[in-house]
Amino acid sequence: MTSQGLLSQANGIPEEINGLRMTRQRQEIYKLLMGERSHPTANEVFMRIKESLPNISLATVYNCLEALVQHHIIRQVNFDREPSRYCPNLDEHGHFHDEATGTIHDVKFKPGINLTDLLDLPPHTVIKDIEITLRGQLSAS
Amino acid sequence: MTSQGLLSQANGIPEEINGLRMTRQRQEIYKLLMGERSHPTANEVFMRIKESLPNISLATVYNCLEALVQHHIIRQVNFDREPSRYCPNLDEHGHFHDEATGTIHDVKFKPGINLTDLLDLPPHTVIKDIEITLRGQLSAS
DNA sequence: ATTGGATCAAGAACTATTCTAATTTAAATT
DNA sequence: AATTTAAATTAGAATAGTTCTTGATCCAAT
Ligand SMILES: [Mn+2]
Ligand SMILES: [Mn+2]
Ligand SMILES: [Zn+2]
Ligand SMILES: [Zn+2]
Repeated sequence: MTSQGLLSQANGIPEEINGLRMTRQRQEIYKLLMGERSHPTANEVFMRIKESLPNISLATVYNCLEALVQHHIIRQVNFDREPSRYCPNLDEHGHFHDEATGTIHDVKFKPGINLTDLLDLPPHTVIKDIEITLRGQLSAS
Repeated sequence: MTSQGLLSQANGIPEEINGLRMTRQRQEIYKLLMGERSHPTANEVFMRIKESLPNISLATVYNCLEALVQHHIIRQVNFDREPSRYCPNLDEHGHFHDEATGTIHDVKFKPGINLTDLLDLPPHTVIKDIEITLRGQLSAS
């Protein structure tokens, strides 16, 4: 007979992504991140996810976010020592923190740009990850 | 008569930098950072500075580092959620974290590179600070 | 249906950092 | 030079984001 598990949910999210079983909690958190472009913190995710999962715990939010990050389904974004934020955009991009509003914007690179070509790296360097963060203001006029 | 204060120390570091009074503690911490290229954490600074200032407290190390950062005498460097590190290099540069050894290397930009020109920023954006961090390995051969 | 491993929930624990309050130091004023 | 005033330092308590621990629950495989 057909499984009573994840397959039967038919909500558009596959039961497994990058080898990570997509439990109900992971699915809902992933859906929330895909819907919001606001790069929420773990606590913001926790508060918003209660609408669909009233019994979820903050520990589970952290566990799910970590699992999603480690399976390269979402990305963790840090600004200085502020709480970590989470981003569902897997394209190579940077993050601009607008200090006037507190909002965070994805920043694409201009076409044909390869970051490591512009850096004076030591020889035989294997780069696994680059992070670019910007801080400033979106001026009025 | 001549001051009994900072002027009489004659150790090469001026009594004031960028409007910040260079107390004994701030001087020693600044000297230590200028001597080390290792981007130490506050706790590492604390342990090493005890040689010259046996009675200093960790709170003072944090206070001094924050004062030096806010007066643009040194820079604070963050890798993900690891303890903050401190860098005396004021040139525009990025940081490469070698995961094999745990060491951090300054990374210069190739000549003539203007980072913001390569980014697809929203219009009317005033950038106050850019941070570039890289993670990877310095492979053997 | 049973089993075993994965996941979840609740709260305790951890740790880098910041805060508080008292003391000390140094600059400014008299 | 003594007094006054403000800044800096210290020690320890407090904070906060995150991680850990443990027992319960869920689910896929047998
Ligand atoms: Mn930073
Ligand atoms: Mn990071
Ligand atoms: Zn993003
Ligand atoms: Zn540096």
